[in-house]
Amino acid sequence: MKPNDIPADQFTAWEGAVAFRLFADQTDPTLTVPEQIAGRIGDRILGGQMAPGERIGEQELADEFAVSRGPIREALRILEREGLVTILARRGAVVTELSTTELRELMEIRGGLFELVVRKLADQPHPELLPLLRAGTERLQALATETDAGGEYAETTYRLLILCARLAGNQRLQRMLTGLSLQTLRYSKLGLASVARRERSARLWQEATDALAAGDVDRMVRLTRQRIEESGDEAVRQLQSRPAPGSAP
Amino acid sequence: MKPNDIPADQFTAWEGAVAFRLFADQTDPTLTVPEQIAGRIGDRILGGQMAPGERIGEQELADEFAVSRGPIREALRILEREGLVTILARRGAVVTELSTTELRELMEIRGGLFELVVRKLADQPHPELLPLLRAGTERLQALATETDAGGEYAETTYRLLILCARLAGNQRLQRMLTGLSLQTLRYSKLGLASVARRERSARLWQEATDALAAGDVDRMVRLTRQRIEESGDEAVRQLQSRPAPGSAP
DNA sequence: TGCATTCACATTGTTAACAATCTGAATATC
DNA sequence: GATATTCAGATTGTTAACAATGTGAATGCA
Repeated sequence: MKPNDIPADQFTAWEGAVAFRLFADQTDPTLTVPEQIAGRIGDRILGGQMAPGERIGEQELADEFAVSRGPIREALRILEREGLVTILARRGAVVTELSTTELRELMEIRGGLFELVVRKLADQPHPELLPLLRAGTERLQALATETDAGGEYAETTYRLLILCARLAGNQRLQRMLTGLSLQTLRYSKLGLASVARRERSARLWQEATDALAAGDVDRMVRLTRQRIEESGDEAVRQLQSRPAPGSAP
Repeated sequence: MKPNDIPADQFTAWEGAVAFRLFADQTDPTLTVPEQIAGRIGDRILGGQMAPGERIGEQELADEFAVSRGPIREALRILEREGLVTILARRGAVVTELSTTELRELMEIRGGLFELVVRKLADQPHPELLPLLRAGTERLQALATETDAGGEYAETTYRLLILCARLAGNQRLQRMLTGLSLQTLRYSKLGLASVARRERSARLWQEATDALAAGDVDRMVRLTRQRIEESGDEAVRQLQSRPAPGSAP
């Protein structure tokens, strides 16, 4: 069973609900070999072990994973679909490197889809949502002031986002939002590197949660839109100053 | 050059602007062999020559296109990414068949993304938008009352949608909306089979265009949301009565 | 008859060799 | 000295054979 398919009502606490891997569970025996390989390469890309723009040689990976180039090619196609790898015809694969324009575009779409999630959650409230948001924002607030927690903070907001999407009850929407968030995650970390930005983000999460508790959907939508917009802008700004995200510990 | 990359300002009239293929241009020499093959298979699926749920044998296609199974597998992966083909591990590929739930989910996402397009268009109006919408809705109105024009009507709304997305100036958003619309196109045709439904749809397009011309964004958003919702509901209803869309001329 | 089992066949998954293409350094030309 | 050309090496694209897996009909049993 893929981590994304874990039914929401199986979890009651934040600690349990976030216990799924960023990418695919590579030990899942139902996954095909290319899927498992794609998961492992994906984790490397998301973890910064492979820098954006870096070339990916088929033979090199084939040797490493002890398979022929066929399954590697399938794995690269899977990663291309996820947006983590870019395949250039007859010139091989590279780790996807987003331009500021592309990052801005993705952030905009992500914001639009999350707005849809929020409106759905407001329409059909899920009993687990509020406790989950409370526990999540608490965790975010703790991470906000910790030094060097940009990566973990960004991953926590990612997990929180996915959990919200799951509770909204539209699987395709959840999958699309997951995919978009994974594509932007490396860059989001850049925008959340400073304590000030994290504190600002955590406060907006907090206020949005309060708005939901108070039943003020429009306010929650507004706060969420603002948070994603600000995070996106900051990520774009950081990307413009530094050339690429990767290579962070 | 793929059809989606045609710059908008190259066209001034509706007739020119819609002159792109539904799927990929298979004669484009810059496309790889698998991409060309994917385009041809995709056209068959969209055209109803291959029914939802139909099995797709690799060898059969390999013989037909005079290549080995390798490029066919790549083509099927491409079509899987587009959502037109579903690949079941070790059990082969089938033409994607949407359940009513999945169709509803896709329609909902499509509506949310198009709303984003509308808001962007309202923020930064494009000089070509209004003439394009006027010409498009005119064409829709003509097609609404024609008999057996469900397919052509649906394709026209698809093209109109893509043109709007293009003018909104977010390429990724345009690509996602294109992909989603292609996935739902076969089913949209079902929902637009009756003259009454087409007339209703055309009127909502018309009113939304008028709202845009009057600068009433909220009204346009509301009308658009309603149109997509109604079309989606009708497609779902038709899908529930008839089992599958394909096999239409 | 209804259901589980077996087994041959068809199909997908993988491999390794070969063909086509790209890259970049060395060379040639202006 | 700067730009164009050539060519060898590396890399991707394709093929056909082989291995692993799934399917469904025929068989056996209750």
